Parts: sequence; structure tokens; C-alpha cells
Amino acid sequence: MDKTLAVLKAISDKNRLRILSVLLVHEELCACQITEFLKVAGATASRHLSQMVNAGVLENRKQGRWVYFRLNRDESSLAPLFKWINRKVENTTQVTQDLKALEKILCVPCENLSRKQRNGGHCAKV
Amino acid sequence: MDKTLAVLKAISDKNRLRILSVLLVHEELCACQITEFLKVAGATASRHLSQMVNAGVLENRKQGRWVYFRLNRDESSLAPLFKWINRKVENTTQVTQDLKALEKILCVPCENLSRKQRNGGHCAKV
DNA sequence: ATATTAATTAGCCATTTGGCTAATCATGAA
DNA sequence: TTCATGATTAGCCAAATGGCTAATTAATAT
Repeated sequence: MDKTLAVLKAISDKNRLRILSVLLVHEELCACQITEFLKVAGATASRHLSQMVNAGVLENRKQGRWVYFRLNRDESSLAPLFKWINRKVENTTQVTQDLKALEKILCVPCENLSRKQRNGGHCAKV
Repeated sequence: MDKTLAVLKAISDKNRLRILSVLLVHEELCACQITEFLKVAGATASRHLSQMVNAGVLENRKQGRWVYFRLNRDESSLAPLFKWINRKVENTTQVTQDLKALEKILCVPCENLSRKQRNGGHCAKV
């Protein structure tokens, strides 16, 4: 049950649940895009993402300088959980806002994103 | 999504997940029985139980001096979550142990249980 | 009425968590 | 090779969490 507990802990934080929620809609997102819509420092987003990967909730792949994250669809036992979360969070104001913000972010290539580190945690203009 | 987050937080602690796990098997348990199998102080069990009730995961009813807790089956949207948890935790060593301990505890009437407060957090002989 | 007792609440403490900045690692560009 | 840059790690701090004991509340039993 420790494995299950790890999964639950990985999604029972506000920002991590927000990450999961948008990945239920967008197949794959770059760390910099996630950093951007969460409006937290890059290091903070990175740590949340690591926790989710370690728990087996997310998978990632590196492509050049960027790391892309997606739900772990290989672990089929997670599917019912994802489905449940989806039903619960879709159309909530938080997730609606996040998806809207992401729309704008996705219009900008990653090269122009991720200025948070240099900007001291504040969001880049998109 | 805050409601969903509250539910997730309510079950993403080891002891609270243990409580949920045994309530998937035993329809209803008294606070003193839960205190007993968790082997924590009564106050600690009580606080965990309150959190789960507040999040809507558990319901309780008072009967005399005892308070009985059970899963909230009224909220039908929780059913898939309970089902998922059940599949994940059943037959894990932790839950198996807990259920075994509960078997013995259930043989003892509540009157003879719950000596933890007086015993300084240590378990009564059953 | 008084004592007993299950449960809860209050108050304390140690640990964990989540945020930040700064430093480091790793990859592509000049 | 050297520089720029996205991601991660390290180190720090404030807030939240989970444990305990002691005090309080609510109900039964004497």
C-alpha cells in the first residue's frame, strides 16, 4: 500500500493536482510551459514534477534542452484514478482558468518562455 | 477542485489510508476499535477521523458513549475512488495485518477497549 | 448527584512540505 | 571551445502536519 500512498501523495497537493488536470487535456507539456501556467519558480515546478514522476504518475522524455511530461498511461491500474480525477476537476473554475492560460502559452515557442529563473520567480509576458 | 483536493488529502496519509482500507471491509467501526488497531493515542485517531469526516469521506453516528464511523456511501461520486483504493490495497501486507488485528479486537466488547488514554498511548491487551 | 469513561479539543513539539534563490548540470548555438 | 539557456539540485526558511499529553465535553453507571 506504500506505492498507492505515494501515488495519492503525488496528487494531493494543489499545484500537482493542477498539473495532472491539464495533462488530462493536453497530451504532453514542457516543464517550461508548466512552470508558466502555475506561475511559480522553475525550481518549484521541477520539484513537483519529479515527485509525480517518482510516484509513477507521470513520465517524461528529454528532447534537446526541453523535458516533456505526460501522464503515465503504461501503468493501466492508474487509468481509473485518472478518469475519476477528470470527472471531478473538469469545468472547475481553477482548471478552466489554467486551460485558458495554457492556450496562450502554447502559442509561444518554448524558446521565448521560461524567463522565470532570471526574472526572480515572476511570470514572463506571453 | 478544492473539494476534490480535500478528499485526496484526507486519504493520502498512511494512517488515514489504513482507516479507509479497513472500512472497505468492515461496514462500521467504533473510534475505540480504530484507535486500537492503529496503535496510536485516542486523540490522534480522533483527529484523523475528523479530517476524513470533514472531507466527506466518512460519516459517523453517535450511539451512547461510542461513535461509529463508516464510508460515506451517500456521495455516489466517491464510489469509483473507493473501488480503486480497494483494488490497490487489498491483500497488501499492511492491510492484511490490520484486518487480522481487527479480528481480535472485534471479539472484545468496546467496554473493555480504549485504555490508550489512561495507558499513555500504549496498547491495551486484547 | 457523583463518578466513570469514550471522544474531542487545546496546546506543545518534531518532522515534513512547499516556496524561494543560488549553484550546478546538460544540451544546443555561436 | 565557449556561451547561453532549460532543468535540476542544494540550501534555506515559513507554514503545515502528525504525534503526544492534558484538559474538556458528553453520556452512562453507581
